Amino acid sequence: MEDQAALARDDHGQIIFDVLAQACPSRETMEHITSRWGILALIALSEGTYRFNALRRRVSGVSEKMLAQTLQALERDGMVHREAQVTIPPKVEYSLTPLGREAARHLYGLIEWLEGEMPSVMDARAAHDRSRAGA
Amino acid sequence: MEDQAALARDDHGQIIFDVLAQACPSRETMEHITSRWGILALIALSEGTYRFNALRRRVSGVSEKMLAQTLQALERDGMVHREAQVTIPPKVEYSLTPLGREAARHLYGLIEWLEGEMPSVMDARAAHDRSRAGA
DNA sequence: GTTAGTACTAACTTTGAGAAAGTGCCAACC
DNA sequence: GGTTGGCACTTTCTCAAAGTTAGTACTAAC
Repeated sequence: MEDQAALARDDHGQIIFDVLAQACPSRETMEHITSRWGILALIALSEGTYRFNALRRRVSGVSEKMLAQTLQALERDGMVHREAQVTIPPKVEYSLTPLGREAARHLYGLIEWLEGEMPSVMDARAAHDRSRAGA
Repeated sequence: MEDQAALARDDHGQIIFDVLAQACPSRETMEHITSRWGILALIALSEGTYRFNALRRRVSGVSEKMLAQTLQALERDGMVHREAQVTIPPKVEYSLTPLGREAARHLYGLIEWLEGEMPSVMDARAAHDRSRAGA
């Protein structure tokens, strides 16, 4: 309640979302989708539906705990859909919602660009380290 | 799809960059630009040149330590340009490189989209919390 | 009957984020 | 003329996350 009072609002009482503002709820969601594992989970799920452990293998390096935590946050934010069959052994399928697909599309653009520019980044790093070592 | 200890390379010996691969150097850079303060620093700097403390005020909530750390990583990756005058008091100006401007452009697209979709996110959260409370 | 797989959670350890204070110097204020 | 504040950081310390390991309750395959 106090948090809401702190949020910036327009003439019609609607919240003005601004990631540069400390109290804005968009910061939290931004962190969910741009966190280390958030990005990778969204990108992997943009390839299609995955079961929990299949997704874990696709996103190489993620621990079970972090993947579960990440997926729960993304599910709550309406980015990821979770469908569980309470059979034995359990079967849980994860997929993107329309919102999640949009997020993944933006992230994919960033990733494609970065992967293409990585040689420039590596060059910049080498140059930086050289000038540091010389000084 | 197995974990790769070494970097993947193509027929010409060039590195194939892939964020989904654990050992890929692109993951590190990705984390620099999509980290909590990395995103916000890039977005703020896309507005123009800032001095250290002015940038710190613009990116509300960031500590001096984290801003310095973030800027150093982005400078090494060739995203941010640092120009220091060794006067007293010191004057250090930060700005984006062409690479950084491209990164900021991608991030800006994501932010604009997210800020616009935040009402949907808030709704999804409320619905999620309701169904949890009921169960 | 041992091993592996399913989708997790709980307990524990390690890492890194964030807060606070230090640095060395100057300008303005009372 | 002593205090406060600003500049651009760095250092130290603390605590909350991240990451690791083990456990669950059961089945299917070897």
